[in-house]
Amino acid sequence: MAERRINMKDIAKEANVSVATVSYVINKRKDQTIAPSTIKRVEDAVSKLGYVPNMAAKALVENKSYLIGVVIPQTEPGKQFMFSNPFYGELLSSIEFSAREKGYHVLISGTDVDQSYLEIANKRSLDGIIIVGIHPDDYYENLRNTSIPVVLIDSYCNNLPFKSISIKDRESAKLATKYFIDNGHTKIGFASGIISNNGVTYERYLGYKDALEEAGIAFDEDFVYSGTVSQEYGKELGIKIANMNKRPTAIFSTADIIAFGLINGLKKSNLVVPNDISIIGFDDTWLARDCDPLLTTIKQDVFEKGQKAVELLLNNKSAENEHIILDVELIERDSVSKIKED
Amino acid sequence: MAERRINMKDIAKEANVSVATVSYVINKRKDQTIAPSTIKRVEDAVSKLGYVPNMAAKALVENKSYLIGVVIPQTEPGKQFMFSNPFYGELLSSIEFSAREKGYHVLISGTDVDQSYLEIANKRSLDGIIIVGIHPDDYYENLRNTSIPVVLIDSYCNNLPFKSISIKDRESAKLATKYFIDNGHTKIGFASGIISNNGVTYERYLGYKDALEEAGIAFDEDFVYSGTVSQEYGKELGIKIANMNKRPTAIFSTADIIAFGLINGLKKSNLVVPNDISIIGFDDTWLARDCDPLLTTIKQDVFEKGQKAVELLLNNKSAENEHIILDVELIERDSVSKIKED
DNA sequence: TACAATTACTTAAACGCTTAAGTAAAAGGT
DNA sequence: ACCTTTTACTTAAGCGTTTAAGTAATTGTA
Repeated sequence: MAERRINMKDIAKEANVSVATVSYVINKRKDQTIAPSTIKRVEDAVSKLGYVPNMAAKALVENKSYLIGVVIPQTEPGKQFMFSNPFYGELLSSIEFSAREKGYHVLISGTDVDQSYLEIANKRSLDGIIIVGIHPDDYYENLRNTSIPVVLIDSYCNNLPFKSISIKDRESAKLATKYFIDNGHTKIGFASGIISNNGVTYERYLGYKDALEEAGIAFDEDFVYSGTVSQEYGKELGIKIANMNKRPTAIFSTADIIAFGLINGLKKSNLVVPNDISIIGFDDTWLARDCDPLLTTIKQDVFEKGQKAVELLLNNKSAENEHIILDVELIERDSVSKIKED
Repeated sequence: MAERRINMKDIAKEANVSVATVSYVINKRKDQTIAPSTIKRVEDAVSKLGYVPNMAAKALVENKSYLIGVVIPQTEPGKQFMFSNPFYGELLSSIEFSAREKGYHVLISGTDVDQSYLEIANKRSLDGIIIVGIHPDDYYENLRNTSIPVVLIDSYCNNLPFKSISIKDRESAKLATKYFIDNGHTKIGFASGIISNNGVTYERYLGYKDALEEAGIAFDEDFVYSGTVSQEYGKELGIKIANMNKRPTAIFSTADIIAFGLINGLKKSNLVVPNDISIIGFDDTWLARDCDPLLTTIKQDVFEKGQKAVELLLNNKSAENEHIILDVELIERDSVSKIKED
């Protein structure tokens, strides 16, 4: 016969108390008075019989699943998550870690089956959803119809009533661009994925322009390169730029992975970084520490980002649309050259 | 007042049937006869009221969660998942995708809190666990004590009663090594992470030795380099090898990410790949397509691996300890040189 | 025409937990 | 000495499903 799983009733019988008492002991309820001797009896029974609570039953009565959903962007619908960019993997790690610390588990999911993710969320009575990165517009609209708390990481949907966490995207891009300027560069490029208007990329694009404007450098559309967040695009772009007559002397890239591809592409075309073209990346993933030259980049604290996202999600005392904005740091390495003023 | 969620009772009332009938319709039970008109009434009620089933209740009565757990190795206990290696991210994607197709969702978790993962598995009534990569020995021992189906990806615990899926690790390493040999190489190195005896690395190590032996080349311990599966190690190793007197002319690396680091390290030390040292990688991740020279590598079908793992896990007709072994392919690119026989 | 089989449902128990409400004894207050 | 509070429990309803068993009407069969 199949072994029946130990339940509260078994514990109650073993410890000679009612199931209610067992429940109170197991959940360490402060509002209930239980004699120390009883607590011990219950705890002994639990470890003797190897009792493990049934979350489904708990979820059913509490209408709470202790589950949070994490939605990760996909390269293509129905295809891989965006884990080729190490940033997402690291973020997921830290979300999982923080969630577990608080007694929650993490359900992952890609975007693709759009509204159906909300169905999952309802079905599973998810206690919250963390949405990473940019998704199609209607995806966010659908989210309005749920009462499940949502935290957005790295998207700027200011008109939507969601909590969010991001970094100083605009300032950081300005910082990077200014760094080029301070090193004598004036022909500065901007390389990114799609510049969609509710994403980090747009903010960084704005910051890039801010710095140019502040320095009195005319913005030049030709120096804006927009493709996909991948090393393929970076590489392709590097080769293309190498073959152009009109070249920037520096390129700020919104992701290490693009910068990484760029360096390879330029190198392949016999341009040297930083002598011919300087590069600054973004995220300070391991890629930044493994290219040649070492990549100067904007570092963000991914662990903190994941952790704060979980806190924000689970803390229902925080405001409906609280926004956390984390600081950022420029890591100076070897991919930026100083241009002598002549 | 808080809006109550629509449940089966509401649908039953709306459609003028009993909850049992609703359940039968929703689950499309073939063993029940329901009049087409009734089915339509129920379905109309469902879409009219926007009913979404409550998985917790379902899980409670069925003792089944439609949830599968995926355990991913961590770089360090309590730290990041091993997502710096793109292989894991891709694998996770394909597991999630396949699971969802079958109506299951994926719970992710790191290794670190060892036995407690089994507690999670029990608590959540997980319908299965997929364990990716190598974990501490006692971790597997703990798994014996669960009745939850387990599928191991990429580990060789032949003495344990688990289903598993892997690739032709030994053969593939032999294939790579033989490819070097066929190109005239005799001083062939092996670069990998830790060579633990139940992991893929050991199998590949064996395959490497197989090829040497078959070709009558003496195995040389000095050509075995074991560190971590990271580009840092590869790079470090490349630099170290460049400074050695006794150097191999070719190195088979058990991961693209190591090969990738190797190329960079060697390059930094002014050795050129493949002219000075030839390299073969493993996995055919994007890294293989983005180094210079393009990396010759062993390609495995990651999507298929994840998909088959899910199938194996969920198909309880399959044997207790069925092992699936997938094929592998050598992708010829530019990182291997032909040594002229003189 | 009578009985069996099939069709199309309904009833109600069960899954394992939480919690509001109840109870009985002990302790505290005047 | 009598009432109130506090302590330490227990009872039982309810969460939203599934499913075995029951029922009543309809169809099929000899």
